[in-house]
Amino acid sequence: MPKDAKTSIRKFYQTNKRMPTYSEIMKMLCFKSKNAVFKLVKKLAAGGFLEKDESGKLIPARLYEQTRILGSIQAGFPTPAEEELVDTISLDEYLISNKDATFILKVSGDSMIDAGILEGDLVIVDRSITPKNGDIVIAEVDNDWTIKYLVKTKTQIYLKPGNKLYKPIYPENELKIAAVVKAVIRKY
Amino acid sequence: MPKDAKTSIRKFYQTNKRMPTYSEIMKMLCFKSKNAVFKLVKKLAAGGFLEKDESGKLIPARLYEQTRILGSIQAGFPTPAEEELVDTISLDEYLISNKDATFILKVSGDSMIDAGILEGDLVIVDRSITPKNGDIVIAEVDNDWTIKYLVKTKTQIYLKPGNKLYKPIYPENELKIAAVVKAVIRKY
DNA sequence: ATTATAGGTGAACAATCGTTCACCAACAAG
DNA sequence: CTTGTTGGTGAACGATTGTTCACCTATAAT
Repeated sequence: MPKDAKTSIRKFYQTNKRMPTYSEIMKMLCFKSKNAVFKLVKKLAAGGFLEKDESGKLIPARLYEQTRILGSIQAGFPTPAEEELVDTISLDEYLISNKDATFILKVSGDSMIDAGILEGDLVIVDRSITPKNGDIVIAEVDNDWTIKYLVKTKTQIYLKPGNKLYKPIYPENELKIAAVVKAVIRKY
Repeated sequence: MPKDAKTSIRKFYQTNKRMPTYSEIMKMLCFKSKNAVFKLVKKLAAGGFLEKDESGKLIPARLYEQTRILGSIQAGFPTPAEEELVDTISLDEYLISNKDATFILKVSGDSMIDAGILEGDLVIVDRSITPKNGDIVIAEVDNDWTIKYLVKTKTQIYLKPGNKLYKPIYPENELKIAAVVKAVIRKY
């Protein structure tokens, strides 16, 4: 008896990191004819669950690497079965625009807790962005790297901690800003 | 003249969401023989940049959907060129374990600011986890959904806001907990 | 001058690819 | 009973797959 097609294909993609071939789908769904797969794929593609290449190869349509996003939960949670109408995103795509200039680093210290950035959080930083006033930046101060607000006034540039216990840092000579913080992620 | 192989292949994967075929690599690198690709792939695979299937198909090795992670930036930022030795992760894989039970929703209100969860943040929640004492949960209170700490004592269960201005919520009858917060992400 | 070695061409290989055809059983609608 | 429709089998198709072989340069080392 064939297992559920969608979840089987999704699981294949998740483990093999590529879409299965028609023969492979045939085997994993216990079909005995490739044509059965051909017709099944046609249906799934019409339903938007799959997409095909110009050469016929399968490519992952949404909801593969993606996670369902809920605008508001007022209406209650959808069950995993009725997973159709909600929007989905890929976290990587959502958070990272310029991949080559993007790094992740772990926050140490509590100098930004008022900005909701705690010790142990991961920050996604972009080195290709020119920092603006108010941006949270990674800067070098006294041969040490810290995360602070960047404040640009007409007369000067300085770093402001997101913690009232700490004082702003006014650079003596040069202020080296390494990257701009684009996102914060915290895992429990 | 052939362009740089690595970036070309990566770009192909990024746009087509699958690895190129030998012939396709041949065309995009302006080779005239598939064997040239065969040898090139062999080298890249030995260098760890590529991986091959048991059937010879290319599968994306790390650093495709992935982002470089820096344990500490004390040593300074690496340049995009010397991107070898650093560790990399995929944010989706890192943050989401049980994909079918995972949802993303946007935080409204300031009841968790002391926990570093601000209004507008996205929280990644898992519906398949049984909530423990101290977990941050999504719960239904008075036909409304809120995000709070869950406190379990021997005698009772209640919800504690992560904001000193608000009081704990003691459920009158039943306490409906919809999901456990696994991660928080914030984009600037 | 000779010898490797790395990197490319060009042709051939069996295997597998996606696709198409004819055919069949089950089932529901008329 | 007939008539579609749906979902499957089985065989065949040309095209493309990854791979291998022999051969051809360059450039560098001995």
